[in-house]
Amino acid sequence: MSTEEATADARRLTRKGAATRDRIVTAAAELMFERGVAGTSLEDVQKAAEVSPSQIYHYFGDKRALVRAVIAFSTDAVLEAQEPLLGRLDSLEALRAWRDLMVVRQRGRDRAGGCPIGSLGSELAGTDPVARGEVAAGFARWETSIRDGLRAMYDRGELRRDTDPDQLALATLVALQGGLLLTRIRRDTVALEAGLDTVLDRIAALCVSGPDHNGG
Amino acid sequence: MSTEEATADARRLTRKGAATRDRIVTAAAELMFERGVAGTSLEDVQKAAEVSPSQIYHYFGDKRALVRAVIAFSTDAVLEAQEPLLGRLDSLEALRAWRDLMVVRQRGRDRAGGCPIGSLGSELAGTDPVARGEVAAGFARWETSIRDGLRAMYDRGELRRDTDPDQLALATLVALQGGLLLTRIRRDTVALEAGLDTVLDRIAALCVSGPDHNGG
DNA sequence: CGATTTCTGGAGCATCAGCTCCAAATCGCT
DNA sequence: AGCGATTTGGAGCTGATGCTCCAGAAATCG
Repeated sequence: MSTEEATADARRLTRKGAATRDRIVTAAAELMFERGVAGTSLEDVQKAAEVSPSQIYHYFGDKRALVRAVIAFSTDAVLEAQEPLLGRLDSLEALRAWRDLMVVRQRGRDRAGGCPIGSLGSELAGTDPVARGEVAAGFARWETSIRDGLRAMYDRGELRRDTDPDQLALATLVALQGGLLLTRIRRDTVALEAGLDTVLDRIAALCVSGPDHNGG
Repeated sequence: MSTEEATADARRLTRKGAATRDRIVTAAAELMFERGVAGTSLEDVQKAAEVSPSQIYHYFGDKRALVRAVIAFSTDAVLEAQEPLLGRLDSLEALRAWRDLMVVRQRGRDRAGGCPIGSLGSELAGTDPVARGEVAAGFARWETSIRDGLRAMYDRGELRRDTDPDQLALATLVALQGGLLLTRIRRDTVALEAGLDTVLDRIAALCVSGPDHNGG
């Protein structure tokens, strides 16, 4: 459940064909993130990807199928964009650096803040059960990456024994998603910073070394 | 910027007229929360509210105007549904009770979890600037309520002096929203609980009385 | 009770988005 | 080069949806 395969629609793909397919998915992902799935017509995608109307139906049978491809693409893109930090969140420094990365990335785009996966999931959860499941799977991958780092810290004895690293990992993802949602709505990163910093301060306070205090 | 007024479209409202208007807004709010704004046709609203096609255009000139009314209605409804707890979040017990309320409320509805305001905001932020602003205003009210409680604790000396109650308040809202988003997508309240508990544990750790430890 | 305003119902219009079909152009392979 | 498979372009169909118009019913007020 990651990059390709989809529904076996990619049986024989010419190099040119694959490029066209990618162009469609990339354009669709960008538009659907900015305007939402329902707010993005296939004609919009056509123009942005510079393809003719029938291409989309050649590579994806359906708008729904295109949306699923967009989910898969966006999930991979979002997670990969956090590497190599996301794969090694096993220290306070790494967590802080990752936090900074997420905040700076959001500041980059004045318009259209937020998280592609979260936005897609929020819109589709009520109408498309399949899409909801795939978004949930994407979040599960995200959660796992964070959890692995915190578990490593715990196993190394850097976190207090009465700590639940799994809960902290999930809380970190929650703070990130809530922060990104509010970033999209408020058009600033204040909430994102407050959310992540608070969770990270909590983790810092649970570290065995130097538990004195660490003001925000 | 709260209950009524809108765009001065409510000049002369018969009792019956007001009832019809309410019926439309209520039905629209429920449908738009479940299926999204774009996924809710005005015909759907008509049927749910048991009105004829032209009613909607009699009370609201536009679908966009209806959406704005739904935002105002949902904001008030969500905030009022948290009273009287939300107005007095000035103790750890009150915060925990409020947390429990939010979690239980989410468990109530198997389908369609999440937050109406957050969902509307996420969908509309990219396309309707006016709607985005109104959702942001709703979140500001929410944030203010939480902040007042934490500031009271701080002023009473129950929080350490090196604490930033405003940041904690915003972080609490962030955890709530992120948790509700993940509740909608995962169809369980685990993430919501993890997020809120982590922030609340952080607040508890910053309380002056009994700072020993408080395991999750 | 009568006049003015408000409310209601339904027919119907224009647009647009999702989707289909088919033939021409292009590509990959031997 | 030649042949089958893939890719491309574009015209066009169909249903849904936002929205309009208008006349009749109901309510408010002097």
